[in-house]
Amino acid sequence: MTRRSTLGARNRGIPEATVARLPVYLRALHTLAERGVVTVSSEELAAAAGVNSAKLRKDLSHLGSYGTRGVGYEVQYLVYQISRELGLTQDWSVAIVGLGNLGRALAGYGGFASRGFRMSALLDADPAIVGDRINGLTVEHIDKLEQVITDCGISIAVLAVPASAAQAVCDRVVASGVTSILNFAPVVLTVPDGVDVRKVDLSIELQILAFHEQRKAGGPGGVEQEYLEAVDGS
Amino acid sequence: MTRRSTLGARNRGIPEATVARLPVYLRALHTLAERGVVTVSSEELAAAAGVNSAKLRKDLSHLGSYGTRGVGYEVQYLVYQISRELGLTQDWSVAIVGLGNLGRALAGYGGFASRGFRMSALLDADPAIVGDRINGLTVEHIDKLEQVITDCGISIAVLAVPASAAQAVCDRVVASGVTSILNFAPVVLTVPDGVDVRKVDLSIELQILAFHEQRKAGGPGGVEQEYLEAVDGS
DNA sequence: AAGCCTTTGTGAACGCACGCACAAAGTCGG
DNA sequence: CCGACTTTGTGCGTGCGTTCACAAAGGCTT
Repeated sequence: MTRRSTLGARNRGIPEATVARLPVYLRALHTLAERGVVTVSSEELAAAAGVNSAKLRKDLSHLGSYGTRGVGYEVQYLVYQISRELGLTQDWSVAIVGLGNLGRALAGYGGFASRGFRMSALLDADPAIVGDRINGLTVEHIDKLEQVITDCGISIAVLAVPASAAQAVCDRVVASGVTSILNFAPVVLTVPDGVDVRKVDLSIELQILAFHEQRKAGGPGGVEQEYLEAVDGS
Repeated sequence: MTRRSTLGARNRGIPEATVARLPVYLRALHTLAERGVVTVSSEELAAAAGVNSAKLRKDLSHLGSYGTRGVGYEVQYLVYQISRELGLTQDWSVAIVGLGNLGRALAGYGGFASRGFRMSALLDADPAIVGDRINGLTVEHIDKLEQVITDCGISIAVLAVPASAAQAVCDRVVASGVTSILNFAPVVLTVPDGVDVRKVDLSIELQILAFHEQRKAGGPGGVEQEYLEAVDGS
């Protein structure tokens, strides 16, 4: 049941690039707040967030007009406005599926709880892992996936399962009502319309670094002949 | 009449957006190769990688003209060309600094070794962790950072340390000769020109999902009054 | 050998995002 | 109360990235 809200004064069409930066601003603002800073200019906040100040102002202007000319932005107020826009003023129940090394790291990551994300369910298929207690939660068997997700009203799932199992698990969580997925498995997931998937691929990041690293060292090493050697040697 | 310029067939200015997708294509190609597929069309490969086929072709055209019209691309050959462009035909020594939950997960991640990345050094400041053996490597004390990085010829470092320590560790690895950094700490790192930093922030991804999730549910919950309640309650 | 069919590689149009630069708007000192 | 100063919010030009659509190019069949 998708209820379309009326087009109010606030522009609901926030650019994706802006959305991706709001969490960065939010973190910078929290750091400033801890230091007791009350107001901050776009210049200062932009420096703290590592972006251009004009970009910061334009990003914030998409949320509304929350600054004071000649002064800047009130830190606490801006924190609240960004949090609300991102949906962090409400609690989100999150399930983690797959509790290998990575899943455990995610389950114990403090950065989630402090931002309105509550780990509500941990699920795994391995009998050796089921029953473990991690961060005060017991790992359930994946057979209970549908039940747990429904009971806890979970709409966000984190997948830290092997690549071979990812699509199957994805299908199951979607069928259970999950509409947002954070995928750590190195596969392209197929999902129905209306379901969001974000992918984090650790090895891709390293490969991008390697590309630039190679450039600094003077471009791709050899030319054509290397390929023949490479396939020959196998 | 699009005669290639004197710059040679290969264009060295590959767009950043393309570079970011090459690893995705590479993974799809590996999957196809395992299945014994010999040639693949841009349409098929694009579907496997989850992108538009025109985009795929344009991306590949930046590397050179490696397809055959009417047939497609030879899988093995394309794997080699992309690997070479990304710099994966050589081995890269990588150091991981910080071996908490996340660092351990990264050290044990199989996706690295299979792509030319060799974990050469594990470093941590915690005496309780130093000396542990992870994946056949012993965790060294961070005091040896400079020595280890120099000796192993490490140019890529992965930072999985607490936010409070990140900048200091960053400065040290850079001073030791590292020119590429993969940062998992939730801070904006400052580095000299010529050093590349890529940031992976787990909580940011969840926040972006929350934003879209909230939209599906019907836009930001309340308006002005909520803020007053929120600050009042502190 | 010739024509048909498939698929690549790319010119061109479009849309988004970035950053400059400035007017509008508000503060603060006198 | 006024004028100078500071900082926001944004119009606009520019450049990058995406997508469409098609001519060129190669294989395959007859």
